[in-house]
Amino acid sequence: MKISSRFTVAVHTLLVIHIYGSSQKVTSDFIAASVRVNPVVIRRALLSLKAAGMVEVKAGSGGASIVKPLEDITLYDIYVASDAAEQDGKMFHFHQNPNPACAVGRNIHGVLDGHLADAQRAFEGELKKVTLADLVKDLNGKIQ
Amino acid sequence: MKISSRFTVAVHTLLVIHIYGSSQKVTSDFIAASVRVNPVVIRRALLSLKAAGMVEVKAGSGGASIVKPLEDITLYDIYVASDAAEQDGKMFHFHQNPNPACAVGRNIHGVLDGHLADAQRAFEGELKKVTLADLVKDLNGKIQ
DNA sequence: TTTTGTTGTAACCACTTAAGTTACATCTAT
DNA sequence: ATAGATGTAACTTAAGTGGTTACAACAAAA
Repeated sequence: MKISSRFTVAVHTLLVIHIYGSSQKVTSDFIAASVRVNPVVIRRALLSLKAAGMVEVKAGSGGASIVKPLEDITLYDIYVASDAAEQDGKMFHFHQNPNPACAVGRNIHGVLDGHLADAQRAFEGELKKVTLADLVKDLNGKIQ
Repeated sequence: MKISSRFTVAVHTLLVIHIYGSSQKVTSDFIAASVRVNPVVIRRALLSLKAAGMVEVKAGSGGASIVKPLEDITLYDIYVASDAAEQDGKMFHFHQNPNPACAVGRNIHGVLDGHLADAQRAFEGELKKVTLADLVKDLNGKIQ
């Protein structure tokens, strides 16, 4: 199944905070207007990013800011922080009770698990290659 | 969210057909006993694998067999055939209406899409590296 | 030709997750 | 105090997954 849009929403949110944060107060309503989702969705995203130590949100007065160097935040970090990754850390859903009385059922995990882990590692490795600093640089280039 | 167990069920199914097919008729009930799921789940898997040209199923009399060289069937092929992959081919769910009036909303796709595609390509690339022949070899080693 | 076993398929159900929405208590700064 | 914002609960809708029952169609064997 598809990876939740919580991930791309979280990336979008961080970019908005960075681009507009220096010139104005960035509220969940403001971010929601750029992402075009309900403000509550943004607040939930901010709660996750805050828990991951990436942003700070001023309760009451309002406004979010990034509190970690952009080059220290990878897409993978955001992927995990946004709860788009699996809780148990495994992308594949394995049928859980293969029959141990069958030669195949007894060995299917031993035969398959390594390859599945390889695929997941390759996927996550790509996300780890890209930092928010890269995205900002690219974005600024496009804005000019 | 997790990748459907339809994928690992399909792999398991193919291995059972190969290992036991030479000595007996392999029915959906037989496969279901090894995978330990409802026989209808196996029949659905066989329908998908049949549509992908990997297996042949005898209606009426029963029994499935593999009709494609094992080294020509990759995990990726099974992943796609089993309907565990996305219909539109994209792993990521992108929020669909970023605001074009916002510098970030207008450019978020341009900035992110390439990286998301890279991650997906790396993931699928790993699955393409492994063939059913590899799994069978490994499995036979473990059975001995 | 009847019987038997199997497949193909429809029709459900239960469960989970995603995402949107409303509502409101709480908080902070003015 | 007031105004604006956040944190959070509650509810809804929709979709997807996986399990299950049921049965018509079919093919081979008795």
